[in-house]
Amino acid sequence: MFPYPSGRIHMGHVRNYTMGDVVARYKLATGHNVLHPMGWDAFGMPAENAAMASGGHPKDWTYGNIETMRAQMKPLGLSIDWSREFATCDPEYYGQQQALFLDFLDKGLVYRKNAVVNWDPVDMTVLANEQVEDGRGWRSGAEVERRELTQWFFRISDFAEELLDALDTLDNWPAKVRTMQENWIGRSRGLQFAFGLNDGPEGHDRIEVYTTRPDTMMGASFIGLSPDHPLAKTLEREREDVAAFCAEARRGGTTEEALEKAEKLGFDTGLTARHPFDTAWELPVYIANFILMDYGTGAIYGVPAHDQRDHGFRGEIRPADPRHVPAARWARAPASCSRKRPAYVPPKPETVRYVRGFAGDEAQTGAQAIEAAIDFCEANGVGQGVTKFRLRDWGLSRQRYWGCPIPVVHCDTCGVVPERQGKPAHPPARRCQLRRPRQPARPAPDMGAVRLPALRQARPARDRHDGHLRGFVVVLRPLHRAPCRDAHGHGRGGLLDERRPVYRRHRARDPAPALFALLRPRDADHRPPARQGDRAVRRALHPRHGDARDLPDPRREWPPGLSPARGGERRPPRRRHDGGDHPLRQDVEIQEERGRSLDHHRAIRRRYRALVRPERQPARAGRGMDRLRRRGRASSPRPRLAAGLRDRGERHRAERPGRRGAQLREMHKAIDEVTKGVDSFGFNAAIARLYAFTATLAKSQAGQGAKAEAARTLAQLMAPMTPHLAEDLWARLGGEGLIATAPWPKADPAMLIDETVTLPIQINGKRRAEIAVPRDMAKSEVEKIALAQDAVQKALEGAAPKKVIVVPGRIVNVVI
RNA sequence: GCGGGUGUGGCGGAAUGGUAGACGCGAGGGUCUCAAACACCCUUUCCGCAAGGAGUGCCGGUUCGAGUCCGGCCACCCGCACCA
Repeated sequence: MFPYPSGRIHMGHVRNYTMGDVVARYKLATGHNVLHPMGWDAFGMPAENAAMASGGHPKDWTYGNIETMRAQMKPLGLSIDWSREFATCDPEYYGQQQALFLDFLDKGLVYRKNAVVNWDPVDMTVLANEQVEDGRGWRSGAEVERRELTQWFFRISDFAEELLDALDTLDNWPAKVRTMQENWIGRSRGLQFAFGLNDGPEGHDRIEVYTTRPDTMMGASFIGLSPDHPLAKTLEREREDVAAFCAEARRGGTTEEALEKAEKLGFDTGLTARHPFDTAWELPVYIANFILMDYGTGAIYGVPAHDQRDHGFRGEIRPADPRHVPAARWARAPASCSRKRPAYVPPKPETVRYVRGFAGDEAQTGAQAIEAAIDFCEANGVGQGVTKFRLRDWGLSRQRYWGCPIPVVHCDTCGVVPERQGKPAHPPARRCQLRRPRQPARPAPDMGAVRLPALRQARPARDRHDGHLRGFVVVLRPLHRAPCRDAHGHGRGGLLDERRPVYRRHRARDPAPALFALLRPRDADHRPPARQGDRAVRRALHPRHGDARDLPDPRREWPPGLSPARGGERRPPRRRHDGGDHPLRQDVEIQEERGRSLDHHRAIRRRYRALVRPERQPARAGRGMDRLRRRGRASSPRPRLAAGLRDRGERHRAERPGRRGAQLREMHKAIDEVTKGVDSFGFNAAIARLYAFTATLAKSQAGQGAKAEAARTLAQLMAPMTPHLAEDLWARLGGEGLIATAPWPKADPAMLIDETVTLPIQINGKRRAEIAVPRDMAKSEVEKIALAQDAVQKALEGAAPKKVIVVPGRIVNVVI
């Protein structure tokens, strides 16, 4: 997910892009084709607001921020292919977004309709439901009004089922996101049927209702209508008392607090409805303020015996039939109707037994009972089982200036005409002065190449796309230059807007199997595209974005505390400028660092922190540079390694084969474990293993040959996580080219096995001793040695153990 | 109310059913120094001088063995919500 160019990089960005970079670098090293793109989610209201405040153009603010943020990101050494960088407000980019829109329009996937929308009177725009919090606009905080406007919609609800089912295949998505999407899509299974209406106004002889609990149908005691229900509206026109009530009911605040406190208001219309299973059974028809037109049919039947809300509304009404279960006991609804409030559920084998005998004839409960009820009703010609979704079509139109224009023209004679052309449709004016939202002083956008019989009657659409549509193009756009049919990619980003993936899944059908990975593009023949040129790779991969030729001398370029020079040569002590022979105080030295390379220093530190303690806020301020410097040093395995490589004369000593073997085994274990760590996104564990490897290397008694090999391996293992340090180390060790392009080391399975193993000895499951034995020693031998241990003998007190479990290579447990 | 997630030292966090607390941070002690800084070494779950004992939110179960699996609770966080 691309960042919004707010103007500054924060730790969340660092974390996100660092982790992605580790994966990108690792995948490259393991021979994958990696496309690591970067873009900016650049349309949006902050730019517009800034432009209004300053009198400038939103574009200037946006591109200025991008500039700043890019400069802040570059020191992090992300292996991003910056040559593909873009911003969503680039005409080149949103032109493609518009092309997509027109494709969707062609296929009938977007359409226009009148709709009641949430209108933010301050920002003067329509808001999606999820952009309204507590009845107020999420940005302006102004109370949202309801207005009826003609809007563009995305036909997403047609795909609800598919989107929901596909969730099951997204094993690598966080459970949290999956359940959020599940709730958002909101599938429910129920029965839709009608009550006959007695003496209704013309055109109204029945009331359609939808229920997820058809098994409670015989508990119905009233019918309720939304104030926006067609019948209610008809009555409203005809009767003053109804009109007064509906006005009252609609007025109820939309804030959460208001909803909570709002009384359940009902108005008895005096009309009656006939129960489908007994036409003599009449139910009163109410209009009530708690019934939503948006869901189901806008009409319900109330069952006080089984539904808390209905009970609260008309609790005094007794079930219409004395044989109905009394409302004495509430329990959890069966799993199948998980979204329902508690309703009466019979204890185990007992079932709701209603007069007509269709529900719970036998011991059916939960979903079974509901399906049985649906079957019964269908068989008797009462309604039909339907599956409904909460997911609504998604309103796309936004009344903004700084957004992607909807690429159509409104013409008085031809109606809505798509602008199909090679270039972006009516881009936002280059020069404009925003005084109010959506009111540029010079709105007249270029009409482009639209050919209409009467061009003068035509007006370009003024609506802009909602931002969510941008995210979709984000998936496809970076692949543009390497056309692909099968992008196997993964997004990473915050979960703040967990619904974005729903929309993205909808539009791309197959987005991202895991919410954190790589793009693996293929061309039309499903072959990987040609690799990026070496130079481009190098440019992208070198942490300082230089060509390898330009590699500066690390000794001069690196902060003193991190300079690999410390490994081989001691830095001469610095002298005071005044010629005295005390070494400089540290803070003076730090001052010197600040000017030149602190950016890298800080970047290294931040990368590291993002991987090791991802949740933690940046180090608390207060102790200044001294602390940062200390940490910078402590945070890298390299200084310790350098110490270990110091020439202490070992190279002149005959190498001892045993030590070499031990060193190599250690190395292969490190390869194995770091690989596993990176593979499973366990970056902190991988780094932990690197520390351990570094420590053993520093202490190693092996000869220079084995140590040098281990050091090169170390550099490679470090490279995805700490590329700055790794490249330096690599260069110091005489490695060829950039380590970033070197293949990932492979662990030799044979080297992972120790000849002797240390086995813990447990007594009754508690560790009491340990023994070192050859790895392949027979179980009986191991048992003998284990029993001979002092601790075991002491615990046994001369008795024989009840049982001895020997797990070869793992553990011995003595049961007493 | 419904749904989901998470509970492990002072902190971030490790542990295919097999030595709980890797690694890091912080803290304490030490070496070096006139003194600092840097660096290095040691200690750091709790109780205990020690031997030893207890310990992964709580209660129970399965197992030779449970942080891990099962059942029941509790707490916190997140999301949804007059959704019929």
